[in-house]
Amino acid sequence: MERKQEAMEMENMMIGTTTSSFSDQIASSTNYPLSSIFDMPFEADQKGSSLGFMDLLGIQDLCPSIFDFLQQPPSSVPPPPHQPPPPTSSVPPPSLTETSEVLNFPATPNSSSISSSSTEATNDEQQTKAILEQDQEDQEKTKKQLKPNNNNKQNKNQKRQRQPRFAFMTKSEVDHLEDGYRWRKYGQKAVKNSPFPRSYYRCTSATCGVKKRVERSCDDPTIVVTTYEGQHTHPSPVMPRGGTTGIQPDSGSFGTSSATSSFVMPIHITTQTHRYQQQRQQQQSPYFYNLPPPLNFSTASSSSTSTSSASPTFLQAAERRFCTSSSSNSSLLRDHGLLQDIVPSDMRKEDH
DNA sequence: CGGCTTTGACCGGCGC
DNA sequence: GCGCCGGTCAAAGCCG
Repeated sequence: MERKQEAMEMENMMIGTTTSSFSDQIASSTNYPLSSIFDMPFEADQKGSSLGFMDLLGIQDLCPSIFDFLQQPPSSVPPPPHQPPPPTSSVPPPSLTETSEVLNFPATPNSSSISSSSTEATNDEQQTKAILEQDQEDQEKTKKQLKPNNNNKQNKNQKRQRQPRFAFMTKSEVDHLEDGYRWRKYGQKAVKNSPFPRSYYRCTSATCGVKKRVERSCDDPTIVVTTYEGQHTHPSPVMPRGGTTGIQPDSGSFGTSSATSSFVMPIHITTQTHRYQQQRQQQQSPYFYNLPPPLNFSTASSSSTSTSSASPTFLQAAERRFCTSSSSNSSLLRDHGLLQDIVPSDMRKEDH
């Protein structure tokens, strides 16, 4: 147990970058209250660590349009996830691998701030912790599945390739939360050491291989853990607001398409993300302290319950921040974005 | 009737 | 080699 805990904390620091935008995708897609957001490392694509929160933040900085989108009065359906290009296929960021390795750093004091050392160990944080632990298990398994015998398996029709995963916790009474996409349940399994089953969903779009797993936290049954795997290759079938803020997939441009809500996160975002992380690593900036309280998104989702809290949300806070950097393009990369607000200026100095 | 869920079976990886 | 486990398949059933 103790060991597990250690590993978990280690993992916290390895949360990683799957792809720059995965958390963003989810964050922007979810209208329900989030307790935590984090990327899941995924060794298949790149040994990586994810930034989780910061990842999200950085991306937000780069994609204000998304948050502009979110800022609009919520319709009955949450904004659809936007999607960066499938990291495994279309746009394998060359730098990603490098940086990911860099980011695969061992636990730092900061890591504990994420999982447990916060002065105020709120319930949410505990949940986050729990979730991280869970994800670590998951990740380990993923690693196990990926690592072994390339020689062996690849022959067999290239072993099923795993996509980067991204998990988050949601406080909700309903298991399957609306996220703007349509999902088909294809399996359900009992979860070891948990009274709650895990459900497996697949995006109903034929060409879209996105999957998600939904399970309840055994620690807190009110917490739903949703793990997304893969990235949508199509616009959300549910366009809450007429799809006005879509970002062209594969275009890398933002906020211009009216045809889709998805977007492609430019590769460089990842590097920017890494910059955040490096900063964090180097300076051990306890950015978690700076984060708004629990990620409770108030919601107008159709789901009956999805919501319990209407407190100022992290997303809203993020919006405020990121909407200031409009007209995004690559130049945004120079912008500190949320970093300006979350990381004290003196800590940002090293940013060249 | 199409789309979805349910659920038992199956498969592959891993640890012992 | 065996058993466990996570993940997936696919037939059957349900529902609008």
